[in-house]
Amino acid sequence: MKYSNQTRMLVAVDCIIFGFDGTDYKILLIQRGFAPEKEKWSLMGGFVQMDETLDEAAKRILNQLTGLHDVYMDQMSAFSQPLRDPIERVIAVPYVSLIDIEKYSKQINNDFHAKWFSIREIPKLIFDHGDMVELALQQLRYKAALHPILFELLPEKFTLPQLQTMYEGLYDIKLDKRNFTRKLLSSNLLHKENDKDKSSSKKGAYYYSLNEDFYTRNLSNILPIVSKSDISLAAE
Amino acid sequence: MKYSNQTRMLVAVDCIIFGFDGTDYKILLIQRGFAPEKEKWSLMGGFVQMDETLDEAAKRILNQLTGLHDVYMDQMSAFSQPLRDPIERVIAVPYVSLIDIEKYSKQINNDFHAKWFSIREIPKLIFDHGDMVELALQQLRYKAALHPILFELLPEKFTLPQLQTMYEGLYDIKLDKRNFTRKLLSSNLLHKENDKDKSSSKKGAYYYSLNEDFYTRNLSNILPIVSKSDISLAAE
DNA sequence: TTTTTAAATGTTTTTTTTACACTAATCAAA
DNA sequence: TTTGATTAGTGTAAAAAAAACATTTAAAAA
Repeated sequence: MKYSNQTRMLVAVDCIIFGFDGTDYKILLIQRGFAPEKEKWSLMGGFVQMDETLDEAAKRILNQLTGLHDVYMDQMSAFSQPLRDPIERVIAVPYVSLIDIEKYSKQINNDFHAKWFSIREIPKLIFDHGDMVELALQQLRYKAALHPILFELLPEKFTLPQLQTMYEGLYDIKLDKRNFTRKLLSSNLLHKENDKDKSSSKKGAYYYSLNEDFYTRNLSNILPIVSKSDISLAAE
Repeated sequence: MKYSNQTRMLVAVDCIIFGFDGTDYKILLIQRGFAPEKEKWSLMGGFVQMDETLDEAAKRILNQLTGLHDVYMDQMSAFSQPLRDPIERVIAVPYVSLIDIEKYSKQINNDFHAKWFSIREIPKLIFDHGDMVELALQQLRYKAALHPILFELLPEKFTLPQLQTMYEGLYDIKLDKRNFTRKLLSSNLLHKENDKDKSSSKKGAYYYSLNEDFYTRNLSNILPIVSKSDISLAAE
């Protein structure tokens, strides 16, 4: 038994995968392997199967491309223009993932011709994927100002200057080093390690790691790291 | 031409309609008119048609029930458990609407047996609608702490005590009257009228109205009205 | 005119945020 | 081995924002 006189449609999940290489924000794109728009740059996507939730579909698709499990994923609003896909009606649900770029395994992606692009040089994307990415970045800026989600982009050990560069890069601002480190250190999120990263200075910067417990408990709490006066949040 | 070997599914929109009667938060529910779960309490919903976006579907369905146009609507994350609807696979996209309860026209809804329930006394709902409502309330608390969206619940003219009651009710807290009014008045959101509402006191409380321009420009800005220390935001 | 009820209002204290500049560690070059 | 170059690390004072707190005012009813 089915609901009668209703039209069914495809539901797709598209993965917006952000990374940070220490200097720049990157997005992982693939060359679409099938018509239409074959070979054009695109988000990694796939159709939701009959026995899986949207979250499960997104995890499956992300894993297929990156080999990663247990990744930060956040569902965005659905894209539903009737003609957004010229082949047939497809409702697309984008997911934003933040990954440690170093954990991404290159070998696994060969099928998809995946490539990291700086978010300042994103190529033209198929369908409405460009809009998705733009909205995703807007929402990332919004959320990251209120919640410590950017840590998902970093390796296990990171330095305070790296952290600051990451925040400055997202909003294209300069922050005061003393105020920034004070805020971070007083947040209880960080644990100081004993060794230093000497790759970017002679003096070397101490490594820190995430206080995982505290982090998990406080992801949903509001913890302003960049303040209202530092940035202008375009939208939610 | 279609994508081959893919399964298509129904996509539904469900409307979570909140109102505020001056004292309590209310939700508008209907008695479902068809099987399964006929006559059970439910959110007003409907299937997305082939030629409409999700937003359009949500507007259509909300208008069908309430007669209202131009209502605040906010798309939530999709609900996608494969078996959430026992009849067949349906992906549900809930929309939260905030309406001025007085504008809702009773005559239009007779078909649906709609009824306002206090959010403290929500009946058992079909499928996963109960979860949707719970999440919607959580998100309403989150958003309302950061953006002046609760004004959507009020009539054109309202008083400061009404406004305070509305915020206190959402978080189940008491706020300091002096600090609250100072914050609101300094926000530039309000315009003082010359007349008073004498329905709830002898002295009467001055009416205020929304500075629409300023409001529209600042909806997406962060404007904390209740502060972190007043509330504990469960989640985002 | 007195009583009752809810509305309106200001100041002080505390906390948070901002602005601002020098010293420390290490490597490389002279 | 000394000097210079480079980035890391750190504290304090001023300003702004938030919190705590109690009395007066308007108007109707008694």
